[in-house]
Amino acid sequence: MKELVNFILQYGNLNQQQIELITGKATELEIRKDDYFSEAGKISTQVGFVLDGVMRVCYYDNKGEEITKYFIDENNLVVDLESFQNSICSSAYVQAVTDCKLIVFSKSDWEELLNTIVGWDAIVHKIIARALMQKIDRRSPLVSEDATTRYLSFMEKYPKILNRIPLSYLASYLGITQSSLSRIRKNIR
Amino acid sequence: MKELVNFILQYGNLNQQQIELITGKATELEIRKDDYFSEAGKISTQVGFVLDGVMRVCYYDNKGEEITKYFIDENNLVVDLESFQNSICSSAYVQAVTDCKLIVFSKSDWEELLNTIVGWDAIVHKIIARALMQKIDRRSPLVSEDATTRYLSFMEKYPKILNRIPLSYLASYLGITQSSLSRIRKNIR
DNA sequence: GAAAACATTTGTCATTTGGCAAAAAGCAGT
DNA sequence: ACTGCTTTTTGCCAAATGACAAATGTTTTC
Repeated sequence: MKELVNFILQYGNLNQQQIELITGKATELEIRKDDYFSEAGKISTQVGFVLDGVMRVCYYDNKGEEITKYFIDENNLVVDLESFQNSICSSAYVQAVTDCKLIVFSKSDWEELLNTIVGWDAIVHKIIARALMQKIDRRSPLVSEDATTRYLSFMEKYPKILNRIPLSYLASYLGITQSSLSRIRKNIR
Repeated sequence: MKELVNFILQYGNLNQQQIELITGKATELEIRKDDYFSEAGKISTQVGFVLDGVMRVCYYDNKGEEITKYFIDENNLVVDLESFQNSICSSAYVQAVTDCKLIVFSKSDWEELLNTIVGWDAIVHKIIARALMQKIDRRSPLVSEDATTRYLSFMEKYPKILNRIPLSYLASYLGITQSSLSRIRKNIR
């Protein structure tokens, strides 16, 4: 739980009582490799915080190809914003890539905290805005890079994730086939 | 100015007095084709709202290639968030692709409004979160599409922009060379 | 309305990446 | 250690895209 508190306090100050209100609503949740945190077609009702493990957000394009949109590792929030905020069906799956340990908040608890704790909404907005900007910064450069550069950049920026995810997921994240990725890895050594 | 008010009211309610406070701080600004709204290496000090015209955000990658990260057209906010919020140097240029008419707010006025108008911050947060999600939704799919699909999707989703931007900018947005794009266009007809 | 500047198209060829299938390697359960 | 299952690597060839240069088309300026 310490990790969550540290994470939150990076974005703003809260007193001890407020922190206890928040941690009081938090539940631990374990998800096993390959299981889903939330699914396409369902309404997302939880906010999660990754204590341990790697997750991914993925969907299927109109050719049925599975696309990995992002990876989420330790000390990050995991939530399908669009679905959670607007109570609409999600269009993506959030899946555990490895066994994961999360802290989760139900939607009702989350909203209660927003109404109870002064300044909590400002913190949440900051967290969300930063997370969204980070997603753009990670994903956007891939568009203009060739396959080898994509892989090298990924290696450089996310060395902690690299060896914990299957090749097929990484390929679907980088937008290349897994055989291409395999060849690229061979050539780099 | 009506456009701005309508835009804002999509995200929350404000009374007449509050709206007047906001519009009272607004200034009209015209930017001519190819001129910059904000520049890399400088600190962004304005929030803009596009009344007329198309703008783009672009930067140069480590090979010196110019990359167009997004296009922004009518009835959208234009601001380099990272730079504006944190008063740090921007890493991107915001440029007018056509002659543009904007409404702008200075940073000090913008902050004063945030401190004065109850509920304005919530509206702003919503606007920003939505804009960021939109940017991801637009840019991310390009990673896994081939060049022809990228162009077709663009045509379909942004027909209003298509004929107002030079081919080279579109190519640099789609992550393909302009000769490839030219050939793709030929083959589609 | 010519000249110059810029934007787009086209040609040629090299390189990259994809598609598909088979082989090899890695892993889990017994 | 063997079996079955999944993941990754490899081979082969086709298709897509890039690089570069030249040609054509379009716009701007004087």
